[in-house]
Amino acid sequence: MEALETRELRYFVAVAEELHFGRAAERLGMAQPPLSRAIQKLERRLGVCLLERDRRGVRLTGAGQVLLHEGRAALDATAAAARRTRRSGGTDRPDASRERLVIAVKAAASHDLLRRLLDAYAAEPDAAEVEVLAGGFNEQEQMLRDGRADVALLIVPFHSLAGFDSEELSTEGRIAVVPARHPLAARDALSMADISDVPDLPIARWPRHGTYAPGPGPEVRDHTQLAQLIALGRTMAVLPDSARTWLWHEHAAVPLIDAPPVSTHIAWPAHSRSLALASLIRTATRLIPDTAPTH
Amino acid sequence: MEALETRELRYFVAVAEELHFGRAAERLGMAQPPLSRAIQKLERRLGVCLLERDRRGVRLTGAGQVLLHEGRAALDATAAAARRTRRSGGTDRPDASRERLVIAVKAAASHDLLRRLLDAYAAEPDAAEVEVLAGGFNEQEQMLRDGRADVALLIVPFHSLAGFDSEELSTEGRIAVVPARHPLAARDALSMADISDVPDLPIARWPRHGTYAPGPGPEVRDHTQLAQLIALGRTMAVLPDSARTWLWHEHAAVPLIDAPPVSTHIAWPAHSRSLALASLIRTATRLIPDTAPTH
DNA sequence: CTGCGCTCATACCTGACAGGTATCACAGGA
DNA sequence: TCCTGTGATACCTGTCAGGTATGAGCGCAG
Repeated sequence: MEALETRELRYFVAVAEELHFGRAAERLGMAQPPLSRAIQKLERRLGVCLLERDRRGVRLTGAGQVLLHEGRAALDATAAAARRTRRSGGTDRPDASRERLVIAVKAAASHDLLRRLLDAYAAEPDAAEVEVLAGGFNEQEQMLRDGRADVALLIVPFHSLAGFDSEELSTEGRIAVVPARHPLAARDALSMADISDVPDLPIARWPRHGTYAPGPGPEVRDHTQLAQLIALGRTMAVLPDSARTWLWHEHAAVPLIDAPPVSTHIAWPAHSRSLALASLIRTATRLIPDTAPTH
Repeated sequence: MEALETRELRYFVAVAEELHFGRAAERLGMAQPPLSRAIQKLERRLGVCLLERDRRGVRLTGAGQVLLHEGRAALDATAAAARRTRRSGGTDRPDASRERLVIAVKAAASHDLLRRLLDAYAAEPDAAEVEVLAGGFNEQEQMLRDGRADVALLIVPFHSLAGFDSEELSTEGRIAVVPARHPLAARDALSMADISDVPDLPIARWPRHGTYAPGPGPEVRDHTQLAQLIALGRTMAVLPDSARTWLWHEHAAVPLIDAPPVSTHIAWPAHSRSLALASLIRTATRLIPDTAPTH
């Protein structure tokens, strides 16, 4: 009953994600044969068949799916342990309260919420230094899980709060952002049914967990790109109310009456013991009445 | 930036817990010198000082405390990955729904709650086999964290729900259990102040996370031992209401008016994807109205 | 049918490193 | 002062992770 090593997990996750030993080996920067051997050894040690190999590739068994999930979580926890330890390294003796916090936010989104939070926190007597880590579309959750961040502003239908503690900071409705000259721009309100299948205006798609969902709309990577495609009349998008702040003249925003609302949460690892973090969260919760008067 | 290996984490946690290289090495079944070297290497790799060694022992630095915490979580996650994968191994092809669930409960506590849960679940059409894992005083939380169990009945002031999803199943008040012939047994109600400092009846202590809190009372390991010591007039204990079911004739139970209530929760890993588990939880939540009519 | 190409598995070798033993350096207590 | 108990250092060795070369099974084009 030898313990599972991090290296083995890394190997297995790579193979399970690529479903191809050669590509996985390349990604890991090693040759294919030792990778094959390592996986075989892992299967023998666990006494379980993880992969079904046949000539045209590899598929996960049930146990393989379990290990992929649990293994990712374990790798995240391990990476988080290393990162958080390293980060707290400077804090050694010099000044016990010289803690540094890293907050992950989606670039540009929740901008004024973040500003108010940082301002209010900086006014606290015991405020630690806060580093703002702006990530791509949906990276914040992963940053929190693997220790690149200590706390994050997560947007709820897009991120999962599973395993985190969190407080809701604000909720907002959604708007459809359409080209200003498109007929839909004239409407006072829209429903999802109105927009889900417009032939000349497919809904833009952006990556979730690194991959794009299938669909007719164009694939976008950032807001600028999206804004431009909308302005050109090629696509539309469903966005939170607060996106109005960066709309262009060529854009029109129409409220969506039946889209699930999006809410911004401040989230942190459930087991965190950092005093500076606790203080930041206390500050954040005091902001709530200003942000979401309905409560 | 090499990745942190499970072995290194195991070593560090052992040293951090023992605060003694020799004992830690013994616990790990290895010699002391390689352990010392491994920790040094770890410190160099992380670029952080984890331990302050001086001649009469070892102390944790701030970074060391962080790594102890985060490392334990990572080791738990890794062990959980191995255990849950192994467990799902039999489930491979034969019959996809042949999943097995392991539920951790405190032996004897929550007994009828558990019985009703298992009965109700067994009546479900898609019920999986459920193995009941009875543990010691406060082991259930750890069992859930390291994958020995898939779900647990946790008792809330004693266990932390951090990182789990959970549902409250019942809440109960607390009683002081005293020897029947002791003067306190005659009272109708007691407050914490009444019992916290009775010279001839110190409150019994039991292990929390493997160690005993300091105090005057005797150390006990199980209910039988506790019951006997109370019957002998040597100690008293604060227990949930439901403990009345196993009291002896020589015991008396007096309600405590100001003790925080204890509640039983069903808890499971927040990231779980098991269908069988979801079904069990649905069954459990349907039990709530019977158990806690206030809702 | 045959040969090529694409898989993953096997055979075999080698170097790094985990771990063992012996010993040192250093501090505190008799 | 020496003895005891701590962690660190020196040095050796066996194991095993990882590399290269090659095999083996199957699909597919011709």
